[in-house]
Amino acid sequence: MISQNIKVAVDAVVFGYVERQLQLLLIKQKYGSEKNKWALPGGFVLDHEDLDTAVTRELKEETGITLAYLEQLYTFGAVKRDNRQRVVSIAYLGLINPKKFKLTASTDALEVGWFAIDALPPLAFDHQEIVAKGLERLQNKISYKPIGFELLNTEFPFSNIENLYQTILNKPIDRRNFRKKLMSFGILEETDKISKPESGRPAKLFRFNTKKYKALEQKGFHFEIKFA
Amino acid sequence: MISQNIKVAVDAVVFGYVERQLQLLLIKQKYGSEKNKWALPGGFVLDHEDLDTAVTRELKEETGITLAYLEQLYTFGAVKRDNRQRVVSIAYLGLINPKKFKLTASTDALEVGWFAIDALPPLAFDHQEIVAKGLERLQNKISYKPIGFELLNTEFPFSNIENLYQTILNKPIDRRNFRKKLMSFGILEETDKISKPESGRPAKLFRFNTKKYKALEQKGFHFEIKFA
DNA sequence: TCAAAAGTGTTGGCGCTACACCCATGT
DNA sequence: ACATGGGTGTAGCGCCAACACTTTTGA
Repeated sequence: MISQNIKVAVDAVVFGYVERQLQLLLIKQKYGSEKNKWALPGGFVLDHEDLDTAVTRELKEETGITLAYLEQLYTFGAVKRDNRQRVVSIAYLGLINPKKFKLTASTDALEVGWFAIDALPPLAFDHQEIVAKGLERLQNKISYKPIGFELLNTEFPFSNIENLYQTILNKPIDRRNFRKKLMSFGILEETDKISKPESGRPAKLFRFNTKKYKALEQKGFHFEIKFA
Repeated sequence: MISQNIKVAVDAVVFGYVERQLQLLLIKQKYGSEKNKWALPGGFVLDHEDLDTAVTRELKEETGITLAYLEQLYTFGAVKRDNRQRVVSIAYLGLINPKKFKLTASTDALEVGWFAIDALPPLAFDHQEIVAKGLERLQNKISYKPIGFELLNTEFPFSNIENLYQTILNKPIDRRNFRKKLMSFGILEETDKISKPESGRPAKLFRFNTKKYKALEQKGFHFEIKFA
């Protein structure tokens, strides 16, 4: 067999959504040439573990988080992306509701944190590029698959989804049309609960209809939201 | 640095279109446990070469072909996908007009060939799965990006495109509606030439308007072809 | 004159966009 | 009473689906 000196790693672009902001999960590098820079959670794949197992494991180890949604994003393999050693990294896209987990820095005592997507610190390696790809994918995907609910509480006022879409797509949407369309899919169920907002009128809380949700995941959605 | 014993390879799912058939480019394995089975062209990445360079090189070496279109498809990394050794393979999707190249088996004297997509021989490793993923991607992509022209001659009768779409999407389309829609994008230019068919009425030949084509590549298309 | 494929328009319906005011609550 | 966000209906238009006959050529 040929000799080859390339390492295989995984990295995770994990998005969260809190207070009308799209957030990204980062850890602070403790070792290496990029010490003290923030980076995507991730690491080397073990010889006997599948790729998605590797991401899941690394995330758990480094941040304490277990994802609600995970898909393969893209593989980054440019020769010069890490200058110590050739590393090919399979990037994954993950979604999680940050409120559902407490961040716990790993035993290596790295720092872990959520950062607003439009105020990221400088990132290690080519992680900037990976994040860009992840964001692009998220924006596309949310327009044709009912993901994005993974980012919210299980019961939420309608305005949460509305704002989530506006935030992720980064454009204003027409509230009435959006609501009509989304409701027409039948994936939202009213609960009998009511939110108690800080100000303004209380809102009904909604929950997912998981059956319809699964069905839609197959068939595909379609949103092409208008400017206001 | 950690010790890790994983090899990195690339594989190419290359589609061609000839005589109303979607074809796949395969090579016959000469060595290894899967000797004499057909497989996707591909091979190990060199330490100092980028991933896409690697695919391009392997394709050239193994088949003599240089692609008109190439994009990263998906990375396959299951532990057990190759039982000799752990191999992570980054699969690429390629399109080419088979008429534009003569297949030349490599110096290792492998066999090379085009196979109709619905009559593939048994494939080595998990290549069946990779092909499935490639086909799925092609079917999606062709509905929202003006790819697919890479598969045709530079000048072609309209019916070529029409058939290509039917073949790839594997469903009948409404000829009138399809033509209207496609023409409305302005990416096809009439030439003054006329095809000389084996039978039936001669047809005008078309060519691409490369400018519009580039523009569309950005904005995205939209086809959602109906059953007849 | 027949077979084979090319070429071509219209209509109806559906879904999307555009758009603005009232309601329920807390302060 | 005011501020804050929640909740709601309609009309017009554009786009898409459905649909079939005529034309050109070669045999």
